[in-house]
Amino acid sequence: MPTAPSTRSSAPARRGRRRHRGRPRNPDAGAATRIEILKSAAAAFRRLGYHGATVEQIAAALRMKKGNLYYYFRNKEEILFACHQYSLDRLLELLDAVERSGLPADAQLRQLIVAFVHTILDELHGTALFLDLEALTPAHLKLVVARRDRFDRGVRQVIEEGMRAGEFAHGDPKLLSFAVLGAVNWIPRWFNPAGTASSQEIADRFADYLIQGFRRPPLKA
Amino acid sequence: MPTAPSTRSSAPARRGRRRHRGRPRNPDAGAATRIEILKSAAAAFRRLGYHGATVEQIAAALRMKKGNLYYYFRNKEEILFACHQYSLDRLLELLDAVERSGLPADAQLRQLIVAFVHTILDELHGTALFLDLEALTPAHLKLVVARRDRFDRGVRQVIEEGMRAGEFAHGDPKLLSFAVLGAVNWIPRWFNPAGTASSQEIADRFADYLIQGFRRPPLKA
DNA sequence: CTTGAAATTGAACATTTGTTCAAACTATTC
DNA sequence: GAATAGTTTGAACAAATGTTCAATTTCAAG
Repeated sequence: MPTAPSTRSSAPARRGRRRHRGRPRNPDAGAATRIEILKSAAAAFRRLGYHGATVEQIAAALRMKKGNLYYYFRNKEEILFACHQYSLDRLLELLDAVERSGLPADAQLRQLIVAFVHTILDELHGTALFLDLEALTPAHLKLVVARRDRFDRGVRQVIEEGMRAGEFAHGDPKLLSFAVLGAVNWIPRWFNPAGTASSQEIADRFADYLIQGFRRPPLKA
Repeated sequence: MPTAPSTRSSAPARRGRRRHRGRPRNPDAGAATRIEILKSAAAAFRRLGYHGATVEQIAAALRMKKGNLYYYFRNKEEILFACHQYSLDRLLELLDAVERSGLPADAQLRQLIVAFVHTILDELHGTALFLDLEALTPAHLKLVVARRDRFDRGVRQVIEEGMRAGEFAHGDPKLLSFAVLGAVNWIPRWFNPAGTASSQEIADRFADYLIQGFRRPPLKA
């Protein structure tokens, strides 16, 4: 789950000396453990919100003591930021692949919706995106919002393309993209992993419904 | 914004004596002030989340000191609960009116969506419903969830009726109702009061789009 | 077995924040 | 203008929680 590029398991040391004036910890330390922490944190943030979840809970779920988290992350906010970065990495990869595909707009939109649902439900374990933004540092917030906007615009462009090509009825692409994203982002609020609906079913039915919304209504005679 | 029935402005005293063992405050005190507090709290909860918003902030926005809030509410959680109750009052009133209307399903669904958007945007000032549920007392949570379910089921029934009558394509009413509710509930996340889109426009365009999604797709030859 | 760095812990600290309550203030009524 | 009930404040407290760090443990390499 790390944003860092290197994923070597034998953790390398960043200059064994003096720990950056005592403050910042080794950013490359234990990539695998970092991932575990992010998973646990994401689950806690989803369930209780950023402020509602304590670092002690996040650590306890991994049978750790909270102090140990500060070996891997500067502070709680950095954990939240890393969660966002990971989610956005996935989402933007996804958008990129779809844009490359060269499919017609409705097929692109379908791919986007289906993959989006799967990302949220299977990969992120129901972590709604764009949550707890207010808890981010101004600098981090700026980064996250910029990347989120890039994703939003990507979805919007697919819709615009569909309208231009005549596949979709005309309308406000921005407003409608928000409707699509909202329907999907809301899924974690009601999704029950023990329930009957699989993520595949949800993805398909949502795609059917949300794409049908763009079709031109039959002309009234 | 109070759930309490009595709304007299001249605040009556509940037995002038000894304040309920010191704990519970006068539940009828200053109805108008209660409303102000709920508005301020709703705004803070929306922006910062339940745990992120402090009672001091809620009070400061009203030029009060935080201690004073405890004259009107037992504690912070009760404020959150009252916000939920108020929202649900509005939503269930709305559902009731629509169910009474006797209109065909698509017209009912339109009414429901339009009124829902207006309630969230105009009346609740962008307070997304069903937020911060985890912060509620078990007893309060039970109440809120029960009422929320009633609303969910109402929407679902309208959709089912549309399918039965042949106005809508067949599908999973539960899943699709979640799509509709999600799209609307997500609005506060992106809505900008200073932006170009009025709540009326949003309501109309969302209704158009979300209802079109239920139409039967043209049979492929 | 020794060594040394990485990883983990336990305890302490500084803040923050929800809550309480006696005292002070306001306003209405007789 | 007292008297009284209603309202507000200021100060204090207790609990929770993010963060630090020296001491300890783990563990792989020489």
